[in-house]
Amino acid sequence: MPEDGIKPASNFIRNIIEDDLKTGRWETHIHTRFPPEPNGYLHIGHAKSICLNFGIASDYGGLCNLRFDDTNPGKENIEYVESIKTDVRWLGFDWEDREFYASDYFEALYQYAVDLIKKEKAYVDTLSAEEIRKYRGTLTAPGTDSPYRNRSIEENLDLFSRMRGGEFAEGTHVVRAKIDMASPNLNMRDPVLYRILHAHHHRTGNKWCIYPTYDFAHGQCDSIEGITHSICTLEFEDHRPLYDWFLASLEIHHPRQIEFARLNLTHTVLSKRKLIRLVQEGHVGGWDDPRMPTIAGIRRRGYTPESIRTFCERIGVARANSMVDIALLEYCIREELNRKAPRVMGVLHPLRIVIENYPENQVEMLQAVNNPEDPKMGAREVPFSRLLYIEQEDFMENPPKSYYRLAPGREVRLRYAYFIRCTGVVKDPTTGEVIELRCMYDPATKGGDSPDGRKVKATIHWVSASHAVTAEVRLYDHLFAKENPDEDKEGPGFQVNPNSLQRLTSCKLEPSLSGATPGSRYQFERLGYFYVDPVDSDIQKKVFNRIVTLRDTWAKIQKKGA
RNA sequence: UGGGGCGUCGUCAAGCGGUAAGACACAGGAUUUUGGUUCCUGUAUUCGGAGGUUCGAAUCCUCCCGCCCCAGCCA
Repeated sequence: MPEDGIKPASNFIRNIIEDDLKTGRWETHIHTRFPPEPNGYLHIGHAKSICLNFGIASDYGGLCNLRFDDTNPGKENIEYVESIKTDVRWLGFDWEDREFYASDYFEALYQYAVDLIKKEKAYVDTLSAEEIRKYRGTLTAPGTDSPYRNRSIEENLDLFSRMRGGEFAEGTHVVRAKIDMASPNLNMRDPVLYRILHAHHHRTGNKWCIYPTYDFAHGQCDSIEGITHSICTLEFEDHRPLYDWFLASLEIHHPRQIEFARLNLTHTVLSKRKLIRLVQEGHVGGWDDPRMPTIAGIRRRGYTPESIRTFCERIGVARANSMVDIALLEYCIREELNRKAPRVMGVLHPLRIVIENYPENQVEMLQAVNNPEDPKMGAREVPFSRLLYIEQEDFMENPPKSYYRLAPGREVRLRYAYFIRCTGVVKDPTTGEVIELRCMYDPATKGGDSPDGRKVKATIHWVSASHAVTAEVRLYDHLFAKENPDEDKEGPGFQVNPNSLQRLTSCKLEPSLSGATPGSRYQFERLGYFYVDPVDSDIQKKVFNRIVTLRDTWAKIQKKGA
């Protein structure tokens, strides 16, 4: 369990556990589990659950298992189990040798069902799926008993064993619990325990053609593993009476189930169904598209595990449905990278400038601090010459008063270099677009200090043209422009933010970046934090993903003016 | 409509009968060779509403209102 220096906040689950500890409710250590179904990639909502379950186990001297809920072979596969293991590990958690699968317990689960049949608490039903639905009743009307509800124990046992033996087609029989068809809780109206599925299972192969439902498997799996606290999301609260019923009828270890609200995040979607659609319909590049809220996407974007853990700590855990502002996630990564990321200069939208009074073939190496937050990170040299690139945004021909940067006749500082004054503007004769600036530098201001105490309003970044490394930079923004895309009526397609990805292929970076290794992170001064994409970068061409921008006060001022 | 939950600042969220933590966001200001960082300062006389109990209520009781979940042989 990693140490992030953030003390866990009080929450109702921790309160319950501390209470249990005080009253000695359990004879053993605290035991939790993270129980994903391997039918898709994990997302930031799962990270909340992972941090919760592993975090609690570690903080209270307990253990946390990883258990795959693989009871529906049609939707599950190995790719997903591998990706889940990768993601949990990447987040910094270790399940040691406690990697389990519901399918490990198929035999035990089968015996549990036999046990219930013998106790006359379960029966084989031969109604069709549609008939079962009809017999179930509605929210307000009670259901009706199946005509097969009172089969004898012997007949039930025989049928169940023949179901297992493969004698029947899918859908012809199910095993149901015999509870109460008139219960106001629909989960108690004789729920299905086993169904026939002639499907290949990714772990048990063709050994089984009947599979337990989630409801019948989950609680018993927790019980078998000696779980003390089964932490799950709110929608399972209605199922708890059913799980209690199973555990009591079977007379086996009874974990305490606690439900909490799942995470919702602004400007994205977090339902597996929608995520899988984004991937399959090609709205994004894949599960690891850096815009995706999946762990794989977040990792590819350049977020760190620590920042995700910190985020999960800060959002808290409660029972109220809520929508967390994605700005908090962004804050968490900025906070970490401000401390850790080396600073470099890179120009995304280059504008050529010529320093007219700088000698034609001269090159100076200037000292630049690697991280003002951490002197131990040292300094580096950046080359300066007559021909430079600056950011197009850092020049305005007719600037408003609030604009501090370069303009005709104005003076600014080039970071770590010199003061320069803009003396001329070269435009494309046909389009009128500014294509080059003519400037004069003040040799007395070398390094950026002015001996005469002269002040300058802005410091801008730059890159020496002849020394620059050309790279591709991918600017990412929120996947959805809308704060809550779920509010959109289920239309024909997704309204993915058209500006969620911007690819810039001729960015000019300072030469030290030629040695940047894939997977490393930098702050491009004044622009944001960037990650060397480990998938698309190679020795010749580097690809940088923008993780997040810096806080941008100027953008705010501009927005207000507009 | 039957059942189960939930409602504390713009967003999360602590609070568990003794007089509203914290974080993000937002707004000012200071410092700054990143309009970054950091640092101050401000921001719920009030806890969905109305009654009641109490010396005292966000916390207990009653009623009302709003939102979420459940009618898969999905999880």
